[in-house]
Amino acid sequence: MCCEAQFLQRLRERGLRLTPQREMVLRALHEVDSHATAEEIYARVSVQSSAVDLSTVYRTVELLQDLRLLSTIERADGQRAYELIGVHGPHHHLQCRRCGRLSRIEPEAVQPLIETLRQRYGFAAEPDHLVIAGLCEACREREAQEAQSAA
Amino acid sequence: MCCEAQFLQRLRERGLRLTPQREMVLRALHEVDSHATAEEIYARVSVQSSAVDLSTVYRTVELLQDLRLLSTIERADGQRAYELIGVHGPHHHLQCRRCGRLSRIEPEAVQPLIETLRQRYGFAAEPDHLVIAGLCEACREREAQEAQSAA
DNA sequence: GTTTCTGCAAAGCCTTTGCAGGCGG
DNA sequence: CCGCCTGCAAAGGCTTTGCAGAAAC
Repeated sequence: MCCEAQFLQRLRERGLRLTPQREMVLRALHEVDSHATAEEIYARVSVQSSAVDLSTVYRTVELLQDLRLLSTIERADGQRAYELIGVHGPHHHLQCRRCGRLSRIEPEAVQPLIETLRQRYGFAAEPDHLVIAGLCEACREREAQEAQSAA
Repeated sequence: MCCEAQFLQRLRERGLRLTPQREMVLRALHEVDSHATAEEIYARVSVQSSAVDLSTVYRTVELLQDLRLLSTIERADGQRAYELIGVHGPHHHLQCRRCGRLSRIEPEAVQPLIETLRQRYGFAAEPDHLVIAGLCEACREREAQEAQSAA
């Protein structure tokens, strides 16, 4: 588990401690395929041990964010969800405004934009992960059909 | 006020009504330079008339979103803020991860990315407004200096 | 041994909702 | 007039916080 070592190191640098709870939260985040809410992490951790509190999940998530190991996303339904940076490698997301589905895209797609921003605005973009709204292919077809049948 | 006419039209289409409260919220959003939170809109509206409730602000904001006249952003401090689409024209934002400042960029900068996404993923991106994290020029220099003096 | 961390419970904050009366069309 | 909107107040959901005991180092 690549991130555990990194986690441990960054904790040590700051004089912080590695606890079983923190390990479990980290593992849960690692297992989840996509983003997970605090509740989802909590549920997953609870299976292993009933001795972890929701507040600890929140505290650990905040810690991971400070350590730049975690990124946050706002889901279509407004729920906050978390994802480890670096598990799937850096990446970005497309979010369908109709079905709400998130899909992952390669960072290369965004690289030219980053270049442009640096040149034109002097801005060093570090999109841990960008969330781009739009219509996915399936929903686009659905909307096209609806428009037809409505006409 | 370009958006008021559009607002009225879309309200009518749905059999909804134009009330003084809705006008005031719209005006407040129009006057604000950047994004405004519900509280900020409320404060601004309260100056004109003490007879507007916070819940009405929330309801109006939600309505404007349904009507696709308003977009939401999550500020660096986690606060939700709102901005009319089309007042400043379509645009995107750069958000500095250090000072939190938002700056506006032209949509053209993002156009090539939208093309790429369509071609490679069949995704019809409609970024009302994208928020791209990174370091602004000033903070980048500051960090560089700090790194130097630390060494 | 210290200092950090945790669980528990309670508070806090922002946002939403129910309801009776008001008002736009 | 009808049905949408509003203010008020209260509920709601998620997140944070205070505290005393437990645990890492």
